[in-house]
Amino acid sequence: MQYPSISALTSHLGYWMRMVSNQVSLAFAKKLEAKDVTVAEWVVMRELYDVEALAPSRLAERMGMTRGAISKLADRLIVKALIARHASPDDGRAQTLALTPEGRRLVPELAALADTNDAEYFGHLPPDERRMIEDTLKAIAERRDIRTIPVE
Amino acid sequence: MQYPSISALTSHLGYWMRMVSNQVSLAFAKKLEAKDVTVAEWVVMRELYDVEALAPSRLAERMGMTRGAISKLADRLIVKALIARHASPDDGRAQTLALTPEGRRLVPELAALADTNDAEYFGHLPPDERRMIEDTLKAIAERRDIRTIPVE
DNA sequence: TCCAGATAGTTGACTAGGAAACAATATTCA
DNA sequence: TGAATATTGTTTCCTAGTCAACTATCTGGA
Repeated sequence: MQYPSISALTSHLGYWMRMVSNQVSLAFAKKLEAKDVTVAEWVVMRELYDVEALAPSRLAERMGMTRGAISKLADRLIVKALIARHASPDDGRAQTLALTPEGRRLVPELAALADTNDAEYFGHLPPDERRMIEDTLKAIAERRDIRTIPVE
Repeated sequence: MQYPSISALTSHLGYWMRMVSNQVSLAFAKKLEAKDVTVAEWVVMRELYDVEALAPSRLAERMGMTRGAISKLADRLIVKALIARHASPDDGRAQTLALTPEGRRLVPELAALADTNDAEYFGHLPPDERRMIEDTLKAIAERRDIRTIPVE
């Protein structure tokens, strides 16, 4: 052979995982688009749904994004009136983000889209197969100490 | 409960897959960075390695990117002298992209990084478990007619 | 007490992509 | 043959991130 023989892209498990994962994300993004929400915006809203209020810097940590990105992301959600910024009473530097009533009303609708999307790609898997894959993925996340909510 | 109860982000298989897949990609991107190459650039180079020459529009199809994106991506690779553009002899509109000798020399090095990266995340899996997951992912790709090489 | 450093959030410059308009060339078919 | 249409690649404008510098505020120790 003229040139060194090297492994195919398709020989990596990461290739197939990325291929499927990208399409799952893309399909979800398209569903969210109908509600004029991006995936990153959805994650912020879903996080705020459980907690009443959260500091932007905490969101940045949880989502593995920079504080700068969260700052702009919050701006966009505020323009859409889905969240609100509040000054922290005890720390002049700090803020808190919270869903507006409108935003809170929207979250269950978006959650339904997430459920549908996941079912479209994985709903047909036999329960034990699905569980095995989920356990394996969780174990890898644990092993590599991955904690950030996947966004991009 | 005060607000409607909705599914957790973590209840979706897509969540765990994205979490792992993002980290695999990110870790690979960091390895490539040491060679001053991006993941998209790597995919282009790997595609060109097997074929001698390829039209940008074919690359765009295979990678699921726009022709505009490929045009800019090619510009960057040309500046780095890793690929070259050639006019098509039989069609005045068309071009062809090909690795330079320098680019071709680099590909096996990058392929080694890809192998290492995949092994870091998946190398510890028992062979049958790995095979089962790979088969499942391929089946989903088949089922949903996914054909584009994952890049972003 | 007060100042040096740490922390919270914002901003501006930059990057890589998409969408759509565009120019150049090819093709089709009346 | 020649005009309408299709195709190839480029370009412009836009978006959503990063990075790093910046402002404002807080805190801990001499």
